Amino acid sequence: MSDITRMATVAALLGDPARANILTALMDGRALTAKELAYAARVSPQTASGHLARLTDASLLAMEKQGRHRYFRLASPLVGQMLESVMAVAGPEPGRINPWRGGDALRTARTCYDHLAGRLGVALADSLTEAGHVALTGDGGEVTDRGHAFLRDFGAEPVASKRVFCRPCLDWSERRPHIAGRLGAALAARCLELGWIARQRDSRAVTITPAGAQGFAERFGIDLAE
Amino acid sequence: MSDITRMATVAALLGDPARANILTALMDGRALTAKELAYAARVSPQTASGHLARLTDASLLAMEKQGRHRYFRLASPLVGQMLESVMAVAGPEPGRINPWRGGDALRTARTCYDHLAGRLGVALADSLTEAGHVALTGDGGEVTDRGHAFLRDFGAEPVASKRVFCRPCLDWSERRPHIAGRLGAALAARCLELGWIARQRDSRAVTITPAGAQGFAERFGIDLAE
DNA sequence: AGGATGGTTCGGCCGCGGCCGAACTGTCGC
DNA sequence: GCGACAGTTCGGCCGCGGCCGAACCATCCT
Repeated sequence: MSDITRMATVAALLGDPARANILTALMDGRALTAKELAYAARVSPQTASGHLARLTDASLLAMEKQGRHRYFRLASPLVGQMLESVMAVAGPEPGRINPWRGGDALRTARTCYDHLAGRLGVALADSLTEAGHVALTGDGGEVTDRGHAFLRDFGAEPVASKRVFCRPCLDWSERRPHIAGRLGAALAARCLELGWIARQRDSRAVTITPAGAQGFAERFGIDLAE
Repeated sequence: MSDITRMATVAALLGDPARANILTALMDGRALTAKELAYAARVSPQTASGHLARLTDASLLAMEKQGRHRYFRLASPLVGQMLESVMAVAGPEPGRINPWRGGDALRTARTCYDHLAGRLGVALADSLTEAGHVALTGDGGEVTDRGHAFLRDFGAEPVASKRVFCRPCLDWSERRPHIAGRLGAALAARCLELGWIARQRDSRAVTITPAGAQGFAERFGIDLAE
């Protein structure tokens, strides 16, 4: 297969509207599930599954299994550059604004199911780890005695459930772990309860309130303004 | 039509092997005829014509009529950048060399049918014009009396024919006119006869011999080494 | 004028590939 | 165990589009 044939193969992958929607939805570097991408592309989950398999086979996307979900992201920055260069040729309309609401807001703080992710989620995990309250290993996590006391004091009491208590969850924008499981959910719920964070409508982005900025700094030594 | 749909449309145009061959054949900035592009793409002239029409409609190619030929070239450098970025994603093979034999040789000097083009052809036209030997207008050209004497002295006597005697021909790499017609053919033939230039096999590129370098400098004040 | 050549248009064939319904696998949570 | 949900695979439908033969138009050359 010649270079030109390979180029045509890649270009043909971008040439389908559904796949183009999938790729552009991932252009901000996030990783999304197959279902989210199916919705973004306005096709059924089966159809999206086929497209995602082809894009992954061609190494345009990278896939990582996470429980019963499969997260897809652009395989490399080169892919994003390619998309932008095609956009540059295709888009004669000047002054177009970023179509993704929120922009960097998602990278700063967002929900991952019921727990916190983004820079805030990772910083929270770092803080608890450094303080010796939790210990995150490769695929599990534990809370120390001091940690239990700290969490009780903070007001984050995980509900009783068979669900895993504390688990590291790879953060897709930061590429470092944040805290999932019941503990992660309890932390997020308590932050919401305290008014430190606020959810946004129709978005996974989370805003940090002034009270939250102060609270995260005092309790956890977190300052995201840097 | 949304931005993403437009991007998909453009990408789909690159996604066909025949069109991909056409576009890559034009990546060095030259302008080629429909037939040459059909050959490059290994498809019939009718098929190539259809592809070329679509590429031109989408403003990926620019077309210019030249007699009974139609020359196609990339519509803008953006298109070339796009092709390269797609190549970058598609081509995992490192260290690939430029597939176009000759490289810059074509831009320096080449034949355009039976006359000279490229930097040499344009320089020749400039020299003759500045010396008052020929006068090139928008779509025609004339040779002055002094010009006729000069050409006779040089040994470039156009053969008798109904073919147009002197005509400016837009040079595709220099974007400026060179001399075509019987006069252009006679000049090229004489330069070849004098051993100033040499044709290359299977290429439109022409090499300037040491004798040619000296001759062009002395007779025409041309120095392409700059 | 007549012939040669470059290029396009038309018509029809055919196959690739996108799409979805249905059924299946795997994971989670109770 | 069960039900719910994410995701994939399979099968079949269907239409878009690439391809070429043939005819047609335009330009050049003699």
